[in-house]
Amino acid sequence: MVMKKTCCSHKLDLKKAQELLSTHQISRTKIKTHILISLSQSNHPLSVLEIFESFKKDTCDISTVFRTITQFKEKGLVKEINLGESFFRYETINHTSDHHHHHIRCRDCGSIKLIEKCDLSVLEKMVNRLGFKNVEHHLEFIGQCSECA
Amino acid sequence: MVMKKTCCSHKLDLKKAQELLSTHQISRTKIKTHILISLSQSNHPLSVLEIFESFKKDTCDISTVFRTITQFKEKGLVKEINLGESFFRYETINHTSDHHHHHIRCRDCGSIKLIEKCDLSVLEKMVNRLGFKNVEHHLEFIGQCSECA
DNA sequence: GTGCGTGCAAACATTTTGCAACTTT
DNA sequence: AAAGTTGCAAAATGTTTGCACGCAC
Repeated sequence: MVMKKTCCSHKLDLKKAQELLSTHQISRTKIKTHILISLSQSNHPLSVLEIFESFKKDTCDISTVFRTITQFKEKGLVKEINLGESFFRYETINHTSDHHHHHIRCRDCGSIKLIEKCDLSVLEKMVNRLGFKNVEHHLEFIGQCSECA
Repeated sequence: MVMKKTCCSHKLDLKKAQELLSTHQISRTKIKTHILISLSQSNHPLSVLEIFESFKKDTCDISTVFRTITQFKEKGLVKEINLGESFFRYETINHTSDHHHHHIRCRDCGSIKLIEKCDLSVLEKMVNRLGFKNVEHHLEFIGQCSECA
């Protein structure tokens, strides 16, 4: 059987998650490890509330999730994603093998899919002409998936 | 002197704003007219708070601004814009002369500029292949403007 | 042991809702 | 007169902060 490599298959186990925390100079606590593993194992970006709910018998305050996500963002471990909701979502960044991608979210059921290629050369030239530097683009699609349409 | 036509030059006066409300079956109150004119005259999408603050001596409750914006959205008068902030922004849609465009916001000073062209044919093909229908894309850039860089 | 991490409670920011009074049609 | 609009107060939702205690290094 051939494993099809998908965009979000950089799933971390306990050991790899702890290594990743160390290389980013983040302390290897139970909670931080759990959050990092959850994010890496999800096939769509998670909201803070979804991360919070992934703690079952182990408890964790939601303010701790916010603080951890803020730290992960600052250290470059996660990327903040906006899909036109009233909150942000987060996904892990794997610097060795991730490639730039986008998402598409169904406006009816909320399911999220990945879009793995991006040709924005024309737009990027225009952005440069405006004098902007260090530009990131956030391109998100919203529509109706095959089940909902 | 030659007037340069810009993307957001569909500025409404009192009479045109009231006509637009009527054609969208929205009652022509002082507040709704004021909000529509403010949005149309701004050269960047406005937040609810910014709209609220545009009422000077005339008072208006912020909940009324939220309700009005919701109605304008439902009736297709305004478009909701997300620029990676903790709230949405809104801009008027002029069905006769507006064209599709994007925005770029400076991550340092918050200034917003328009990007008027968009070639996303490649991405749109991919979206179709995923089985999505009625797809909109929201493409926003974030970077540092010439003053801040 | 020191400094960072965490839970709890409170505060803050943004948005929504119920209701009574008022305005538009 | 009927239907929709508004202000006010309260609540809901999402996020941040201060502080005291606890854990990682």
